[in-house]
Amino acid sequence: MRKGIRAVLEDEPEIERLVEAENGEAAFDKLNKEVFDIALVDIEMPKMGGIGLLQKVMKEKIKTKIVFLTMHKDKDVFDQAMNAGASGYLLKENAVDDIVECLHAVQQGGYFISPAISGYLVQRLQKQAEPLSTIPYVDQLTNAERAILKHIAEEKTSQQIADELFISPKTVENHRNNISKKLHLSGTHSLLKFALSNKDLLK
Amino acid sequence: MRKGIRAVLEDEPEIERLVEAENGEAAFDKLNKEVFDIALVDIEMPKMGGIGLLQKVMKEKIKTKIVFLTMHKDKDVFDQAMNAGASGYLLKENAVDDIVECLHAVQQGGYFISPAISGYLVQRLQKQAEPLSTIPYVDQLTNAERAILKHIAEEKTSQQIADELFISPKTVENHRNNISKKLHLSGTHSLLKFALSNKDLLK
DNA sequence: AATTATATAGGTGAAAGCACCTAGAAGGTC
DNA sequence: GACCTTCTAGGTGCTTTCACCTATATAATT
Repeated sequence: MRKGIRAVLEDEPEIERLVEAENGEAAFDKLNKEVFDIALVDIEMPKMGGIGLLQKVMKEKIKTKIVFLTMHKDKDVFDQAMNAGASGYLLKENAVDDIVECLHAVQQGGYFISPAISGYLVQRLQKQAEPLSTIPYVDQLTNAERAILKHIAEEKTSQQIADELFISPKTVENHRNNISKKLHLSGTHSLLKFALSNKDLLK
Repeated sequence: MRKGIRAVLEDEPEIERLVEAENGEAAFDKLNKEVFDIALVDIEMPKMGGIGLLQKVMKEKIKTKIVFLTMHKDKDVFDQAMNAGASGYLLKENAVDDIVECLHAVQQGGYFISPAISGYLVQRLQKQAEPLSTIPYVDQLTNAERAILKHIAEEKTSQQIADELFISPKTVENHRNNISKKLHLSGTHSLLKFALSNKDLLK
């Protein structure tokens, strides 16, 4: 595997130097002593492992970008890697084909994710973008109640909302109560908590 | 372009039928009359456009998955497409190489994003994952204060926090006050609002 | 005509949080 | 020893929210 990648990279004129390391610790030593643009790291690496190396690199504020190579399409590993700050995530099955494009993208400050993995990213985004309508009972709210809810999500007090809508603070209070009942919320500041938790969804 | 892709797809034994449409409206008519697994759509399509087609497909609850083809690496267009519910986003430059893999992934309920585009997804995720340390003044908090703040973010009252930590509710109140001062927060429930807004960052 | 839903407004009492105080105990620093 | 910070605990007064009431005007529905 390493030989195949090395062969491809040696053909690239833009690559000035090509250095290899046997394991995680040896790799970190080299990254710590000398400045490299990009490190291509096997995630299942002996001693420290790829993600451990990345965490050390981030901690020491070494500017070298880390691109991971892996055989497995494990979602958890991928999540860990991206959370830790990886710049690229390449499946070995695609590596030889995509490596040059990947290094270009990363060199220019971008990211490169093997397409077979990119679905995980989409899922993570869509989880956060669930529509308001999926929250139970929200569809039972009237227009006035919805309007009040939006203002609550904007961190306004009942008094402030009343001033803005030219209605009595008592009316706002009543709407709050009705909203709480419709959403089956109870307890102290539960409505405020709900509104803030679903801030993004309230547009 | 279309001929190249057609040639590749005709070689695939798993593809039972291959139907083409001249523009967005014609495509929607066909998707509406007959059930297809996947539609490969040029985003810059005459009449309606690719994203318009996707929105209509979603609205009518047609189960056909939509994969977009495009020449441009425009971030806004990509965002629109993914928000609308696209299953795939293929750059034309990679299309012939990746199309088969793409269709396989989508057919199995997954997603496929051209790697040159996948960086946009990472950026969107990282925007939401900004570290807690970037919030001003947070580093001035003591350990006890940080602990209290986490509990507040978990939507607990001072009384509840006091019970869990075996301290007086008044102590919790005092910590709240000190936290508010250190974070330069003031006003009603400002601390609760802060804690909830930064919930994810408080781990 | 009667009913229902909605928006409006008010009352009361309780719980929670905020702001501003004091103060003791324990720890480290100069 | 004097000083500072942190954690602890309490007091007082105020605002906000909550929960549970009543009540009127209006519009839509039956």
